[in-house]
Amino acid sequence: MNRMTEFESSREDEAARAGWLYYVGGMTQDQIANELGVSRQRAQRLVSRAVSEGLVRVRIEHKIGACLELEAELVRRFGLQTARVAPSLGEAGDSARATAPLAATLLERILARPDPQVIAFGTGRSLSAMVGEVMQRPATEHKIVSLIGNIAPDGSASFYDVIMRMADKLRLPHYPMLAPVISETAEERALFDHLKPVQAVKKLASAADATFVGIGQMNDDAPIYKDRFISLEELRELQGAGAVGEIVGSFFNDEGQPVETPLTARIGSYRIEGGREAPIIGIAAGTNKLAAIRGALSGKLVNALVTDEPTARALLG
Amino acid sequence: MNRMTEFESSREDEAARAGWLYYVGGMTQDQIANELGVSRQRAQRLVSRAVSEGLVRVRIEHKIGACLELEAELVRRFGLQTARVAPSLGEAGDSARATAPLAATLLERILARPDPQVIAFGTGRSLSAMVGEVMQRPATEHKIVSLIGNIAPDGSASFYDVIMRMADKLRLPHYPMLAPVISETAEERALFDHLKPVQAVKKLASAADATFVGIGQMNDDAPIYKDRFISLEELRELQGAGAVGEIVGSFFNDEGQPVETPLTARIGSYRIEGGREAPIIGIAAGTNKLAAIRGALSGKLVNALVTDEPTARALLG
DNA sequence: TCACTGGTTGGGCATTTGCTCATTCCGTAA
DNA sequence: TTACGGAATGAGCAAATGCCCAACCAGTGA
Repeated sequence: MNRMTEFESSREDEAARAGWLYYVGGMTQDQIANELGVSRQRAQRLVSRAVSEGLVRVRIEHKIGACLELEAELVRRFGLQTARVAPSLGEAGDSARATAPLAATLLERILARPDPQVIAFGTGRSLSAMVGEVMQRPATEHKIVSLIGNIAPDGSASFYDVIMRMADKLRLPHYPMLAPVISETAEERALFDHLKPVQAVKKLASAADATFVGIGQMNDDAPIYKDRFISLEELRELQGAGAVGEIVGSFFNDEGQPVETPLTARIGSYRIEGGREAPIIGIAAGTNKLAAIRGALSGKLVNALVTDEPTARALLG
Repeated sequence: MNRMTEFESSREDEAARAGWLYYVGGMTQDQIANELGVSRQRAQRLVSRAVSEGLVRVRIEHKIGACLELEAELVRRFGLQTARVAPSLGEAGDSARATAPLAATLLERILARPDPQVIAFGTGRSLSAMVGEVMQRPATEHKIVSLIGNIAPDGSASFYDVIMRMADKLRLPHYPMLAPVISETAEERALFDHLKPVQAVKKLASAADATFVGIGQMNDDAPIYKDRFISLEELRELQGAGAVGEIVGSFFNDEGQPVETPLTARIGSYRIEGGREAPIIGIAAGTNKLAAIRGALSGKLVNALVTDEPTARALLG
């Protein structure tokens, strides 16, 4: 095991060194191969590995004017604390990829605070992408808390295990939610609710200094349905009750008002209450999420938004 | 003028957008050209401009093991607060380029402190390169102070105008040293010394929360000579008196003890005193600077060092 | 008006890079 | 020992990139 670790680390070392020579030193892969005494292909593989393992971090140090204006307008129109608008990555672009670096910067700002912070996280693709973009910071006494379990009814863990990866990356103590996203029955949910660890996590979450959540849409490609947390019937029921969006397991209609169905009594997530002082940062982009984002903004379920250019235009247009 | 600014900014916008699409979006330059509706060549130029104008920032998020060990050993051996060792960029590599990102990270840590900081800067190529690597931060109430003027005897300003560029980049109030580096006579120097602004700057400098300085070598390619601040005779005189290095205009021998010649009475820089609590960070790399760095470390003229791998090895070897 | 300077543009081409594929290497199990 | 699966390796090639050049454009001063 120890050997394994050493081996891995020396391999990462090599990749990092290749990445350094390539990106900082501006050398060609041939030169790097020469410098490190390996073949050209190996140099190329090392560089590409350095990129894919996230050892190389690229950031754009310039606020594009158009995006700045959109941000200001979003803040004004929806009474937000903060808005971040990522430049469009084009038609085919992946919006989670676009928002991730901006969201990561917001998170880093929180992490940089000198006094211990409690930071709460939801789940979702956008959050997951954000994790990859966060740069490692010297850990202080912060705590990170999960707002929702990630065990699906079939017992499988969700792909987007935000909190574990985040905790691992930042070496921070973390408090996962020890409950299934959706219990079998309302009774079972109540049972979990009274568990001490769950209580403790909810208490932490309610006092979080910052909260990061994704905003899920409730049309037919709803993530919560696609990831098999709920069935098609349950989705239809929610849609019928007017649900247009979802934030950590709480459904809301186009005015941001809570939507209740028999299902909602079985959901094991912490419900964030609106109107908090501390930032509640929603991360969501894509035209298919428009209705959900509009609802969340109307109901002031979030007080900060990270989105992308086309989505911002659509929200304001 | 205003038009000019707008024009420039929209051009930068375009470059930033191209850089964003290329590096964050992972698109090819052809796709970018298509997306922005410009020719392929223009897209390529925009991307390359984004890089050269520093709009794109690349950083390696991995401490290479070998460098870490060197850092620890430097700290131990020379009783430093901090040491940073950049991986080598190879024989032909530019050492200022290598140290710059690391130095910038140290500076950023200071800048991130919540309470107002006073940060003092020397001059030199290493410091100059560092400026380019600093990412823009939301300005707080920090102040930046120059430890030395940058006017050569012939009236020309030095190339490496660290403090102006830094102030410009970070939008921080700055306090340049309003005096020539080297006055004609000791009397002239005393005159400048008594000027109120000079006094004020020195007072600030003496209370600086952090100080960044380059370490200049005193062999025949001494920067202070190459940049025409002193004549060959003066250089020879200093060498004869045992000077092996220079920090913001103060010369020292191989034990770090001050070296005085008639020249030194004419130098208009603030002399940093050793043994301070606040970090005094020396940035220097390259085998031709070895003697200078050794001297500075012996005399504890700095309490933190940023250097590169071969230099660190040589210092410890 | 005209020549000239400084900068921008797109075409063409050499270099660099990313990727696929067949091969080899290594550890494991039969 | 041999067969086998998975990872690493290097060759070769197509795509992508960077750079040079000739043409062009706008502003400037004679």
